[in-house]
Amino acid sequence: MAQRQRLTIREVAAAAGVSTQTVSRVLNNRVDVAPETLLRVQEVIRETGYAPNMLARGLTQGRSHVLGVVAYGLDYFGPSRIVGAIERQAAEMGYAISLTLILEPETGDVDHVLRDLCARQVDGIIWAIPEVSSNRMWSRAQGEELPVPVMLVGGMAGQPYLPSIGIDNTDIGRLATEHLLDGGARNVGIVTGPLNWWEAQQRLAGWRQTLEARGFVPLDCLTVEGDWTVSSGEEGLYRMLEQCPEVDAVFASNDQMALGVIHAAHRLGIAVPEKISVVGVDNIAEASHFWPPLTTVYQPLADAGALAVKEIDKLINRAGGSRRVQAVVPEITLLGPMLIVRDSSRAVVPSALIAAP
Amino acid sequence: MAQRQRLTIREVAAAAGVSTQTVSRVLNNRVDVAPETLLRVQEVIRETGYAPNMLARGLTQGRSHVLGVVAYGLDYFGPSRIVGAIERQAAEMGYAISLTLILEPETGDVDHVLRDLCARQVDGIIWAIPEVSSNRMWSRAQGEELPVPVMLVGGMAGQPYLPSIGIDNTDIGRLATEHLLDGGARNVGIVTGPLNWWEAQQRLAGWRQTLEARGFVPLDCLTVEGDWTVSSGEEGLYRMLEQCPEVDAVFASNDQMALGVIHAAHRLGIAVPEKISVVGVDNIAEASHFWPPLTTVYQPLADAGALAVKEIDKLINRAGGSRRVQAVVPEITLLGPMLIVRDSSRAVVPSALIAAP
DNA sequence: ATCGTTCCCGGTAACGGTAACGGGGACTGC
DNA sequence: GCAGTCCCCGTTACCGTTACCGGGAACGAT
Repeated sequence: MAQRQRLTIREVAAAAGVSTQTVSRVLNNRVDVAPETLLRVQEVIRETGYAPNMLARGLTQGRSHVLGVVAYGLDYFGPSRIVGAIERQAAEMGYAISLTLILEPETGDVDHVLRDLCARQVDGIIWAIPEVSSNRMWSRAQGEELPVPVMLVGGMAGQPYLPSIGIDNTDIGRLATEHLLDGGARNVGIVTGPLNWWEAQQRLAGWRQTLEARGFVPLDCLTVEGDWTVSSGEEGLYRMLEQCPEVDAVFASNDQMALGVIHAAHRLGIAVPEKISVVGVDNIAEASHFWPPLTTVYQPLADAGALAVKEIDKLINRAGGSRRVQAVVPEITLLGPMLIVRDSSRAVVPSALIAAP
Repeated sequence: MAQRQRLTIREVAAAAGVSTQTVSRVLNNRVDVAPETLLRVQEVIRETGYAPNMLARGLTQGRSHVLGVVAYGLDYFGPSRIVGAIERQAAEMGYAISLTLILEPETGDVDHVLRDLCARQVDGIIWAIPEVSSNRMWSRAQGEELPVPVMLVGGMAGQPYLPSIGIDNTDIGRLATEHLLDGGARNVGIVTGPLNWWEAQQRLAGWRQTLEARGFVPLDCLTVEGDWTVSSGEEGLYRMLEQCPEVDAVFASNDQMALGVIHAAHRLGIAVPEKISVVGVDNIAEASHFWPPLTTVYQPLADAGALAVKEIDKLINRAGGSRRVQAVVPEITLLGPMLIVRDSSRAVVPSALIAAP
């Protein structure tokens, strides 16, 4: 229906025999248009297939109806789910998505990205880059200075300077570790993500806290740092067995590394879950068909993405009149994870049989 | 560095003591600016952190420097790789990406999406929706009518009406099947994708042609239709064994289904690759750590995405003066796949030992 | 002294919309 | 009959930028 020669509101007005302003009123559902005129204009719009130029509209209204989304690649599970959810929710609310991908979460040129999005006059920015090292310090320096609302998704060490939405990663560690202990494990190891990632730290903290709460000691030899990849999970188990041969359960901080752990166990002839239980995080599509099917912790990433859009829409509309775009106290929302039990972990044994060492 | 109060070229001009036009010339690297003036203006721009409003610029230039990208979700391997590659290449060439996701490739509201992107004045559209059933017929009706260049990515049954870039899917089927035959298999089954997908059809055709070329018969009982999911791969092997117990190799049309096939074999106690060889497609990150590590066919999706951007940029610049945006004869580019051999398939045996039945 | 040329730079008019205002006509109420 | 609505609709002035054109200054050539 779109046509070669882009037509303007003037041509539509001429065809309908009214002024451009009247056409504009029809386009924006204003009330004061005579029913007859309304119909005639609508008819012309329909048959010409006219669609107003959003650039021009954005220029006068000061709103582009575009959301800037910044993410860390799409190759991984988390980011792609979040971005997908953001797009869906945004489309529903009438926003288009301007997607910017960052290759290195730590060294990415934050300033350049922000400046670019602002130059494009986005109505708001959703920052879905995981928190690695101190790659969010910019939010402190610039949070209050930015001309548009910003929402952070996923991660928030220390005091946040911008409103944010995330998953409770400590709880992920707790759910996994408690499940493994409930299954009778006494030496629960952990393969963490890269420890400069906030998420990885939190999952580790959850593991540690849970062990201590149950009277176990979170030994260093039970901790191995991975890098989210399958092979780091495999390497992880080899190293952990060297350091601490009596390990009988592993909490891998994502499903890929869990797969690596299972793979390593296979190679060594260690039965999963009989000798070693394994729990992952994410619930990737393949998890239920690993061998054995993987017990894992699900994160409501889609909910987080959708919520981010709803919240930023509120901020945008609130900012409407005044230029003060950010709330005085940035709100934080944490969503809870969920355990999905399959066959890679031993069944829960009656609590009476469990005793701390 | 972006500041609360958005400033305009007028304010910069005033601060530098020149006209807005001169500032504009500096911004666009025009030559006829006195070195001294140039420096003064640049200095003001630097210290104010001014960035020109892309909406306004787009309005006068008739170019938004935005590429519309339409894809089928991001949850799957193919789309997310392609979109990622498009973004990277686009960023390098100075384009922003406006991402639209379609939930159903068959029934998606094409018209609405195209109209919306055109209303946003994108400079070009990259259509990365897989070809399913006849979901590309719109390109015939509208191809020549669209006000912007369009590039299709992935798939092209019959005569294309728009320039397109894709992977040679027949060759994928050929590579996999030849490899399995070379490994000594005599009854090579196939678990296809949904057969209304053009890619699935082509991979099936590659399998069929290769078998016939080698003097085998592509029996119906060796063909099972899957739906790309792991569980359809598992189901697939069960059904195939029922229909044709002597199957000794399976070409699964993606890695997920290959995993399902391996999973089913495990459950049945069938050794992979000793009794059944398995080959997948995609080379997902987990493939090398399946048990056994998966032989698979790699598709250069990132190359396809990057190429699409380069090509559409050419079209955009060509269209520059005239309004005739599309080439008279739409070009097609096919990229070749690559076989990656791992342990899920039997090693190649000397060709002398192979004989057609 | 006059006339090009070349180099810089500014004024003006777009680009395609919308906001704000104002005005004409029909209808009311006295 | 006249002022005071209310309802529609058009006019005008922007939004922030660049294209286009034109003009002044400096300079060399005649």
